[in-house]
Amino acid sequence: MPRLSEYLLPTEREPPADAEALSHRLLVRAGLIRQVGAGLWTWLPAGWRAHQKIVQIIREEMDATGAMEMLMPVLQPAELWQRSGRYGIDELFKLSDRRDAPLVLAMTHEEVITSHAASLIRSYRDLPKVLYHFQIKERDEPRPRAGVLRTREFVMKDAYSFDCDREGLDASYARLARAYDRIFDRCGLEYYSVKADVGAMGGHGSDEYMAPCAAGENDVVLAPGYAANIEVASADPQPVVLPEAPPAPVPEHTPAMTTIDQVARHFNLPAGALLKAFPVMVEDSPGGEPLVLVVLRGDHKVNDIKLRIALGSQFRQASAAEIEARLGPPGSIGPVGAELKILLDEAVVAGGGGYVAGANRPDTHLRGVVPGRDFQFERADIRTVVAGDSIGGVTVRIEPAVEVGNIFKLGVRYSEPLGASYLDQNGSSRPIWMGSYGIGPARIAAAAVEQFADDRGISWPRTISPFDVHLVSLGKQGSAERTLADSLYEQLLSAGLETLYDEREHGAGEKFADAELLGCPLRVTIGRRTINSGEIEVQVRRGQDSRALPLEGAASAIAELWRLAA
RNA sequence: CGGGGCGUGGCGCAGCCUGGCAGCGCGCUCGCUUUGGGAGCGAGAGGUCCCGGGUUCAAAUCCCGGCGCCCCGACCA
Repeated sequence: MPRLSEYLLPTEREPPADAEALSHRLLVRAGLIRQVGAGLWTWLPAGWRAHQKIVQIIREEMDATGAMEMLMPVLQPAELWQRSGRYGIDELFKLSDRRDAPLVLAMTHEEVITSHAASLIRSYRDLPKVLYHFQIKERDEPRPRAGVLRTREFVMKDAYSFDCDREGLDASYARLARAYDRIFDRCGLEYYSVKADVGAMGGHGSDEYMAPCAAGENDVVLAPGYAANIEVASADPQPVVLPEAPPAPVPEHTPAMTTIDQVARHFNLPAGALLKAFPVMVEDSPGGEPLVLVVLRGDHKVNDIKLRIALGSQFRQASAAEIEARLGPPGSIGPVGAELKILLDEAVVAGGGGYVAGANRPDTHLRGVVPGRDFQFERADIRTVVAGDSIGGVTVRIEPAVEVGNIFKLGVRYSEPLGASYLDQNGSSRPIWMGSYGIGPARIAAAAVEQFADDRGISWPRTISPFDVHLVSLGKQGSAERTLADSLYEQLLSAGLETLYDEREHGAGEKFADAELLGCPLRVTIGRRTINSGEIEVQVRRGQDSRALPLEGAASAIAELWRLAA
């Protein structure tokens, strides 16, 4: 365990000028990481210790499930990616060797592991299996940002499960999901497991592990017993009081009013009493009408992912010309009289009052529009949850969060194109059912910094702190304090505590500031005060509570305090 | 990919508009003092001013081109 005078811990009084995210500023200031280029970071010694603590927790929990650690290369033949259909991904780094053979830098390892499975797994007797590794991932990110949160190169633990069938995959998936909960619990993170979209590459299910914090890039919707990525979340809308509906829709002149805001103001109604019409072109509509009119409340927004699922197809916004041709002038289109499939969001009520909607005529809107009476529709939940919505009567919270883990049921997405199959008990060949399970240790570290930092610096959960104890000696070389600190240092090490010993000849304030910036769970101070009082001061970093311990048996008392720390 | 900003000792910045010895704070080195909250005095070291070209007697500064980095948005398998 290091003496600080011999260690590399380059703390800074000021954060880098361009650093925005708290974790970015603090990890740099505390001397844990340094930048090499955009999205490229070096982990300095103390930072790497924290990173590797996280790695070790993941390793232990993966091993406990029976998973087997291995290692696969980052540099891979392009051919594998061509076969899986992922060679075209923009984020994939592509290169060639001196013989012009095309290669890629892997962003994950489905292709390689599946090609191994194809040749190494032959019989149902070889299944199930779970394999994993910690390896560098390379991604040509459109915009690296926030220090270590979104980088172009990072270590990831990725695991892959192999099963005979869907039921086997479900069981493996459930087992790994439990391991994930244990990993994040042990890392001391606040996190939620949320339902997620499976993404463009398909699959049978996916969960994301989200750690709420200010630097989060994704929004999660939270309510008691409910947690979902906002991309897929559903909730009950805030009700809107609608004006009483006349027997039939009434046209109103609305000159040059083409936005929800303008029309709502004109009618003196809340935006929720309007209907917003969103025409889309469905890509996969063999023989049918490609134009669909999506209708939702004026105060709501279309959720692309939920809409894609509801349509069962990719879609794009209809062009002005396409809208003009089938409906009327963009800006005053609506469902009444539209001879189209109409997909009505569930937040729109049928009855109980009339909405205002576009009339499909220039400068005209209709008031008193009642769904069902005035137009036919199909129902779907296609809007994005907004603040004020509720679930089970409780108002939802919408919080930014960092994705720290993501697990997928891949099914046969990779095993089929890459030929990974096995012979079942009847001797027939079947595709292997796969799952993939990723975790980013760097993101766990950054999320922990974000979640627990205070105005003095980082406050690590003790399980992932670079060191257990930060021992500060205020005495000069040769002083009684220094002699005492030297001996306590040895005792702490003997007690099994990973101890960083600050015996530098610096001012007390500077040493305290450095200790609080680095954020180890306990700071132990030996100074003249210790000699005079016969008591050792221990500060618990989380909350900054200090207490005095008798010199006698101090090391074991500190060890006990450490066990109780967060 | 759209918008904005920035590149000057290790870090944070001024100087640029109006061309004329490259500066400030912190950090670093040496000496003395100090020693429980980023200490004092004194003496020092350290810079291709992002790169290339141009204008000029003279360029950190003006012009042209390039590169890099950050932030917002889009994107994020």
